[in-house]
Amino acid sequence: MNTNSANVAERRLAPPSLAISTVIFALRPSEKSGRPTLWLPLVRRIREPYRNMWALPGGPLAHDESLQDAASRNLRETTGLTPHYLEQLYAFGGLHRSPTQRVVSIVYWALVQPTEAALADESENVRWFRADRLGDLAFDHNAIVDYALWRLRNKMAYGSIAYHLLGEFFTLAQVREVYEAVLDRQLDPANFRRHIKAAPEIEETGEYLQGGKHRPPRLYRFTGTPGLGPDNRSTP
Amino acid sequence: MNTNSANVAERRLAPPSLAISTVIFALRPSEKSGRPTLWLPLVRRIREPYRNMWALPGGPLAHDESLQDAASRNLRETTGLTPHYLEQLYAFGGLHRSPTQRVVSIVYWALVQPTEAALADESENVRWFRADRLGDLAFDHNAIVDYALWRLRNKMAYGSIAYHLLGEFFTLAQVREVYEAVLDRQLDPANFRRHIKAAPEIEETGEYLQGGKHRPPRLYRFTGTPGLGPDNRSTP
DNA sequence: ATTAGTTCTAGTCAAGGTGACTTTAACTAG
DNA sequence: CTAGTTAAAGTCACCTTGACTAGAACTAAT
Repeated sequence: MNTNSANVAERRLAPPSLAISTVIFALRPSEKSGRPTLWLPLVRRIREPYRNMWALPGGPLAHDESLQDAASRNLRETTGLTPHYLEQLYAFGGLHRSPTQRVVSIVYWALVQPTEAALADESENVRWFRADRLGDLAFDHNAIVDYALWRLRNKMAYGSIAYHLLGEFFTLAQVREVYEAVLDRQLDPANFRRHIKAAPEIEETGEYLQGGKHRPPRLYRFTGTPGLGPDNRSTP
Repeated sequence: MNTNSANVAERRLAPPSLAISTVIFALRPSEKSGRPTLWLPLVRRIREPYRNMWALPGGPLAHDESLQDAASRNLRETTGLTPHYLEQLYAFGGLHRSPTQRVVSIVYWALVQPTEAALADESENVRWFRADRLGDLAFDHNAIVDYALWRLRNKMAYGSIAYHLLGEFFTLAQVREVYEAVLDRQLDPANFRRHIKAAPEIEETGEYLQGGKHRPPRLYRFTGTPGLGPDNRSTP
């Protein structure tokens, strides 16, 4: 509750500060059903404002790194992960996002594979949460996560993005489980299979996944590329 | 540790400057065919770098305005227009966008109605260009316009955005001309009519457009809302 | 007044995609 | 060997979409 006049004056004169944050999605098996669910890592704030509340990982932009590099870096620093998909989400610049100073946050969103996500660092100040069961987060981070979820669902319904939440090889049923987890509704297995197999980016392998209590499903591979943003257009 | 590295460290920590720019689209009749074409206003740079080259309208972010307000303001200041549609495009933050300093630009894109666009200010330092015939622009502004065009085409193909380039009343043929101008291909009039009329946001009026050399077409009205971004979600 | 020319508007038809559903295949567990 | 499970392919009706036809309603020229 420190609102002395020096703070206020500083806030009015200083240019808005710029920060990079990242919404990181990964699939993890639900404790109850064991089926894959969307999770994301948050960090505990150790300073005011919003001390002790959970927030998106983020930090300032270094002078010698691009926006995407900064997102990639604070993703690696907080979770130890490197994403298979990383895209700019939105620039949030409302006047009262932070009570102490004006902050403009350029937010990225990322998808990481489940094998990696299982190894992710977790600690007193970094913890994974189910995307549908976050509490109240610091700043406007609930709204940011909501928007990231909206984008993820949108891209999943149209683009070919689900595969970045899976490993290199997968069964069509696993792809369907990803869709069902993200879109939160059941899909007809037969129709889904027909739909996915029509995509040219999906390649049959000769391998089958053994170990189930039923007919072993064929394994597939994704051969497409993430695609479109202005930063990912020409750059390799 | 010493004074030298402190100096370097200070520069390293100096935040990149933040700017807001806007890509403003409007329809104007082509000189040759008279059919509507996409145009956008550019401003001549009066300072280095890129002095005398054309650039997107833009400027710094004031401490007491939101990102969208800033875009709206520099749109009004350079062209005298108020947009019927304004949405964030992307945050561009590459390291070498400007040769003199590190600048992060948050870019918006706007649509204005043709009646207004005809009244827009034009001067020695503000001129409208056909979107497909811009020369070399300052900074990375060619790439930004390309991306804005890509977004416009995308939104036009799926969303209901074309109407923001038209006045309050319009014929279905005028809507088709907008699509043809933006997507740059001919569309079958009968099929297009069927497609558009299926949208619930399109309302028949009892009026007809008189004055043509043919059967007078019915006038329609758009009753939908711009919709979706995180800043436009709850706000009316 | 009649006819030609234009665009508006409604309708037909075939091809392709999608949801609901059925059937058969291939494995495991008992 | 049978029951249980999921994989995988196929059928059918419905809807959307592109290509096309035909009539309606106006203007301009003869």
